[in-house]
Amino acid sequence: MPDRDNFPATHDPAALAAEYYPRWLADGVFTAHAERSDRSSGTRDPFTIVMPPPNVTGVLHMGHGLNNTVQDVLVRWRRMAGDEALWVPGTDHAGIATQNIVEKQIAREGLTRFDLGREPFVRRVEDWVSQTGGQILQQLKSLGASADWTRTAYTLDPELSRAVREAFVRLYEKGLVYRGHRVIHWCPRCLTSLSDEEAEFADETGKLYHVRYAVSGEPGRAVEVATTRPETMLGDVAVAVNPGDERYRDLVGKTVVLPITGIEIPVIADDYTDPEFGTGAVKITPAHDPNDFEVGQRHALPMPVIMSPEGTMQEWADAVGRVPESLRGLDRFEARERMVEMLRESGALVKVEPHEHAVRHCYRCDTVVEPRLSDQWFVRMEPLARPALEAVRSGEIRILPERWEGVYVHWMENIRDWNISRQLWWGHRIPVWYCLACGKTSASREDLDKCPSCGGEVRQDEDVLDTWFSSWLWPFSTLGWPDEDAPDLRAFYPTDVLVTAPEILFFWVARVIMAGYEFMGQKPFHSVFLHGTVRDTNHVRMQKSLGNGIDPLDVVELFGADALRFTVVAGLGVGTDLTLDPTDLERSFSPGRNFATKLWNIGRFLLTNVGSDPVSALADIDRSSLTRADRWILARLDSAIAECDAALGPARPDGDRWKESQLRQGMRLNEYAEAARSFVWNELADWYVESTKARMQAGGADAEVARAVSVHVFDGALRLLQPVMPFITEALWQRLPGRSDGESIATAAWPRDAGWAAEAGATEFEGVRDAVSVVRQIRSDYNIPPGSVVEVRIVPAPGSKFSATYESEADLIGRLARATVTVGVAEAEGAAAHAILLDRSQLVIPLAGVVDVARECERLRSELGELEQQLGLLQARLANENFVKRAPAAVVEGEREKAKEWTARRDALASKVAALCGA
RNA sequence: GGGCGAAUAGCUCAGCUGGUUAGAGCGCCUGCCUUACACGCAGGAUGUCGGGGGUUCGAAUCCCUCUUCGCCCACCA
Repeated sequence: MPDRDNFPATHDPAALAAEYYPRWLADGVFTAHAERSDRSSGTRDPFTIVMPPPNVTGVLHMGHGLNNTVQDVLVRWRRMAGDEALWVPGTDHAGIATQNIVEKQIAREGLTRFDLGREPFVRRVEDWVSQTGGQILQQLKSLGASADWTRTAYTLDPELSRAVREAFVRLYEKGLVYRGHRVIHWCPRCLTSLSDEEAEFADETGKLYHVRYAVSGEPGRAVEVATTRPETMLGDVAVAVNPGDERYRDLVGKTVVLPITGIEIPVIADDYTDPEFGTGAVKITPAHDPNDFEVGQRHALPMPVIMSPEGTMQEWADAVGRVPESLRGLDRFEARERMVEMLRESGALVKVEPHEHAVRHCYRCDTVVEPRLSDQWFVRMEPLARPALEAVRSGEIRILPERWEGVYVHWMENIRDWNISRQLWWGHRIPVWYCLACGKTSASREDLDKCPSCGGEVRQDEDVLDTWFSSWLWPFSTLGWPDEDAPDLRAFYPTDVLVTAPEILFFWVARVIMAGYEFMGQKPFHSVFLHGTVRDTNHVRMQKSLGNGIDPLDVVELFGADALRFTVVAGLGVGTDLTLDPTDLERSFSPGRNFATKLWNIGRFLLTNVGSDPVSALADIDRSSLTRADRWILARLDSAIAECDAALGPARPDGDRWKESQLRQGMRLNEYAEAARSFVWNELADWYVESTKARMQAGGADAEVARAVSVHVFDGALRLLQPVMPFITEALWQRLPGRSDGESIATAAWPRDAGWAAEAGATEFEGVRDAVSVVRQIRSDYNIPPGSVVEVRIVPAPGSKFSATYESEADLIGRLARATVTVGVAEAEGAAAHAILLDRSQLVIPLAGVVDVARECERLRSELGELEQQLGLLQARLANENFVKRAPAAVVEGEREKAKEWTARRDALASKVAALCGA
């Protein structure tokens, strides 16, 4: 085996990645087979995760690293557990984001997209995407992602574009997609409308301007209104007061004069106005405020648009005579300053005060969003939300951590229609054609060249669909939908888990669930796992633009993918953020780096000792030949397996929905990582491997037993760690004796609890560990120099479970504790000895000549005092009737056991103190 | 303005439905190049579990309240 001959002293992550990743690909390790799913012709449970598609031109950041590591751990775990595991990778065309990048590029050439024209511009974007696109997926490979790259999808693929059209047309035909004329969020920089979710709130301190509108024909009388956006005054068409407001009752029906322009507008009564707030009078600008729009509709008011799409002051739709010459063409914020100046000069400005409010910004470019009246396509969401809401309420879909479930439910209950049209060129063009002859609007799965009703000339809608309108179909569009019989769709839908960040719960997760029910008639997955955000040590979200980011590829280069993965998984509690220090990668990633190195060294040593000769299968070993250490480590492995299983699973609900008892179980990857780590490091390496050194060296039958157990246990440990550390585990696993070519640990069986804990003597090795620890402690306490050997005598008590067998462990204890150990000396040593009780047997360390007796007495007395205090508390508790009556029997019993043990320990300690130190 | 979450060792965090003397990693202290590993080994120190009140035989864990952070949602001009 070439692997075994080549065993570098230090592990080289880059070399492992270069060796194994291509091999995995070549061997099809990550490729799922539809026919093996039990929903097709096979027998395996499918386990599917669809990767939240990163932006096609995106660059990997730590958030992706975290997100994909979590998914990979789950997929690798299930693949080993025997599922037909499929992880579908892919990218999103990211309409606004990608178009923005290319627009910036051509801006450097002094051009806009309009200079290029639609077709050339789209080609230009396609060029850019084909150059840089998908590099993020390549970067994921260096993290070890075991995605099925043969199924890589892209939202603009012809197949997925077909799905998008199908979805749109179906909704259109059901009347769930409609054309709406209303105030939407408009980004004056991106020149497109945005959905509610894409217009993000940011708290800002603005100003509230109070302005007087003179009442027509009543000199001296005026109505005072307040506004944060005085420039929108130019679009005012009314002043609204509450119908019950006495102050203004007589004004309703009269008109007031808009300052600056002198236009007369009516005073109307509408419940929208809160008489308690401000002056109780509100200016109404229907084209530039969603609430005012509603008011305008109720009162059939005109709706002049006083800004251009770019956000400069213009007499746009229905606004003739409204924008003064001096303001035209000015940016809205500049115009605001100018307006205030003009108002001040005219005496209409009453006062200006600071005002805290939330302002919406474009989620892609952070420009302040302008509410603007326009025609857009909307999806009627309420009917779609109903089953999606019910799914979570009934436990068909669970959302972890639990608290996000409430957020989801609240959003779903108050869902608003979704603006899906974008005034962009990059994306799926809306499949709607307008007939120039008869005016008919047609939505169509196929491109139309003439009107289906009159045969007249048609023109396709200019807009494209929101990016999220393609990604909400992702769990089934990537599997072949709308072809209902697509093998992948049948084999792998519904998928299992969706792993993503809470930020996109509404953008994506909620919509994916709605789409799943609407188009597939069933849930898209049974679990949503929302992991935390990657933050720096100041708890600021990591972002390239903030300069506090960590490039995962740097980390991979420095410490390896395994180290990155382990660190990330171990550091991520359910529902907590991952904090890393971008200024100190060494420290941030030390948990993974240290453990990766440790694991490599364990492997190197253990496998070198074991050698390459064939090793007996554990099943062929006579159980009576197993040492106490063997039994112990086998039981510990079982326990580690059980802990890992409990932390990760269950992989899926038992039936259609989650039972209450399992609803919150599993997905605790940090516990899984910790369980595996502590087993490998603190038990396997620190104790078992140490304990086998002499046995291996001695050779003979016992060496064979030690080899067999070592190999078995290490194999199990590697398997447990494979999901989180795929490279090192593969490299070490390949070097196990008896490995044949073509196997990969990635497809080896997940270990199972073999019941060793129930085997006789499974915990007896604890006695050896205690003995060693005690001696080490004494060495350290008394500064016994490393070179000198301590004498230890074990005095077994009749009936002690260790009494018969300490002899066989004497050498081992001596070696681990650097002592000479003898067994069976009949009597305790009396005064100058340190004796410790181990299950009624005594461990006696003669202290004469080694130890300062006075100091030892002091130490023992304080130890005794502490023990007595604790014991007192314990006995008081046991004497408490209420405790004995009310606490569970097992707890009481446990406390009694403990009291017995402590009492014995106390007595032993007390007699020792008496003997050593006198009264 | 509503809703939710967090506060545990110097740092980052575990501690799941209340029940051993509250744990881990990193850092720190002491001693070690012990024939796999100094990215290591052995030993060790450090916590009025944010403050206050309550429920309970028993509270880091449950309830109330206060303080400080964070997140989500929201049409008060």
